Amino acid sequence: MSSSSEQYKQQILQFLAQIPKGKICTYGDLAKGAGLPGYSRFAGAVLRKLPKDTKLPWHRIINAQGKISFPVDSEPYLEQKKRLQEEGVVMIKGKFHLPTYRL
DNA sequence: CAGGGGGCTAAGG
DNA sequence: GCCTTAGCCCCCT
Repeated sequence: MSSSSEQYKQQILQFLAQIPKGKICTYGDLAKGAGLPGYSRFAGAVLRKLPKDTKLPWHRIINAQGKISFPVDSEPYLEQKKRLQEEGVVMIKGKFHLPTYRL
């Protein structure tokens, strides 16, 4: 029960929850901001498990390429894109050119 | 213990 | 800009 990965998970979610509206962050920065440099992949694994009705701003997380890590023809892609636009974040040619949010 | 995969990344071709 | 290789971490068969 010593938590190991459970603890990491919480740290990721915690940092994720404190990302201000209109800001975006990459998986790498998310992990690093959570105090887990190199856990970029793990961060993605955590977000993947989040419930659909989560309150966390999972949509503010994108990959290092400044793009959404979902197939363009997929639902979550449009969902994330829509949410970000609602927050004032606009993508051009399928990618964001905004600086990633870091602590 | 081996093998494969996931909302990843950086470096090369 | 696209694809491949290699490296990272954790989880499930």
